[in-house]
Amino acid sequence: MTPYRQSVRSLLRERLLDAAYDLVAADGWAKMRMTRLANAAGVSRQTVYTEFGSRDAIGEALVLREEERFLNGLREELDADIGDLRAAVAAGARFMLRQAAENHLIKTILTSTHNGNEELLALLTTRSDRLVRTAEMWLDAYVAETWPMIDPASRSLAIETAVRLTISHIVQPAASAEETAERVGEIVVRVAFPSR
Amino acid sequence: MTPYRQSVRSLLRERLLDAAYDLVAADGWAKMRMTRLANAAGVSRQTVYTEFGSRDAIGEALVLREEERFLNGLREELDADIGDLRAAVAAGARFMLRQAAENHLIKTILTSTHNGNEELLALLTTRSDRLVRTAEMWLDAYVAETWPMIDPASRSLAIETAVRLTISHIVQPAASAEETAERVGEIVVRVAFPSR
DNA sequence: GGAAAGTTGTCCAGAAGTTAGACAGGTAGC
DNA sequence: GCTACCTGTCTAACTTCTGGACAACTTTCC
Repeated sequence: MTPYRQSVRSLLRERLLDAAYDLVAADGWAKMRMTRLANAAGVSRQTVYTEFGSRDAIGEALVLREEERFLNGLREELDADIGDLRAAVAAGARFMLRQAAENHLIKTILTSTHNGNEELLALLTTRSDRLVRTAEMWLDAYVAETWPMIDPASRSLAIETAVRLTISHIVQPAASAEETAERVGEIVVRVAFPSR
Repeated sequence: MTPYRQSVRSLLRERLLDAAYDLVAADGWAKMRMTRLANAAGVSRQTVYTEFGSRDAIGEALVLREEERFLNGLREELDADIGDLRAAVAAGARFMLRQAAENHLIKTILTSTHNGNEELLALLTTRSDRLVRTAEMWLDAYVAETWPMIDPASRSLAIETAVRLTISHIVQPAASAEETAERVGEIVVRVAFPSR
């Protein structure tokens, strides 16, 4: 397949996912209709099926794209404070809190539990904690490289603390995002560098 | 034509013009070959002809796109210093000088004269001062709206001074871009607001 | 000065992708 | 249980892209 064809193909996929995102954001996944989606993307219904195969596949691709964007955004935040664990964790937590507030899809992904049947993820049961596990694994490698002086056990504890604490604040906010982020940063530093 | 088809079409045009720009930047317009262009864009030679019709048409589209980008960039620079004529002119001059230094195609457009047969514009004789006239006309409307207190005669003199003085410095530089831009700003203010 | 190589622009048959309409089967609301 | 709607599949027609061929012309090389 030539590069040009690939470009056209990804253009089509992006248009469809953009349109799907808007429709889901407006009325929810349950009310998303294939005909509406095709019209919104300026394409025939058949083309949607040729590209994605099924309605569920669109939901999966939508969630996947959002996950990737989320992780990329998180990496950018962390990279900005490279070398300062507390600041990096605070920036990461701030980013997660903001994303959860602004991006309904991300909040759904981050907070949906195994048996809680969130509408979009009713069929994607294994996905509920996939992002969390991916983020944790990915952060582990990231922290190991950036701060090699932290031993693996402390690193594991610190990452679990950072991710789950932040999600906890998304589910049940206690203070402002700014203050929460700072507190999470402080807690994680203490976990990563115990006094004894 | 559906919006999707339009997107695919403009994607094709952009890819082709991007590839053409690179080839022209590397070896010059004279050595640009249709076969190379098609390969670089990942498309068949016939598709290039279907889209643009001829080699000259590609040159024309290339120049046109660069002109538009240049004018858009110029507008952004001016908008950043809205209300301060001297700073706006200096910013505009700085932008033009930088563009001429970095973008060979723009320098060619800005400095090519009527009878000087610059390679890319050999066939586009009327284009040599088209950008200058367009920029002047466009700046006239811009300045008239932003600084209505300047009378039309002074406005016309000031704009001619700003554009031609800057181009003169592109052709024959006298000092650093920064210093030149400041001096042009000062000169234009004196032209626009004569003491008597 | 002329042959060889290269280039532009055109033509065409076939491949690939898109469209619109029809239809079977399933589901929700009444 | 009936109606209306929706998903997913099929198909014929249409549009776009491809790749190869070819004539006319220019450049390069001998």
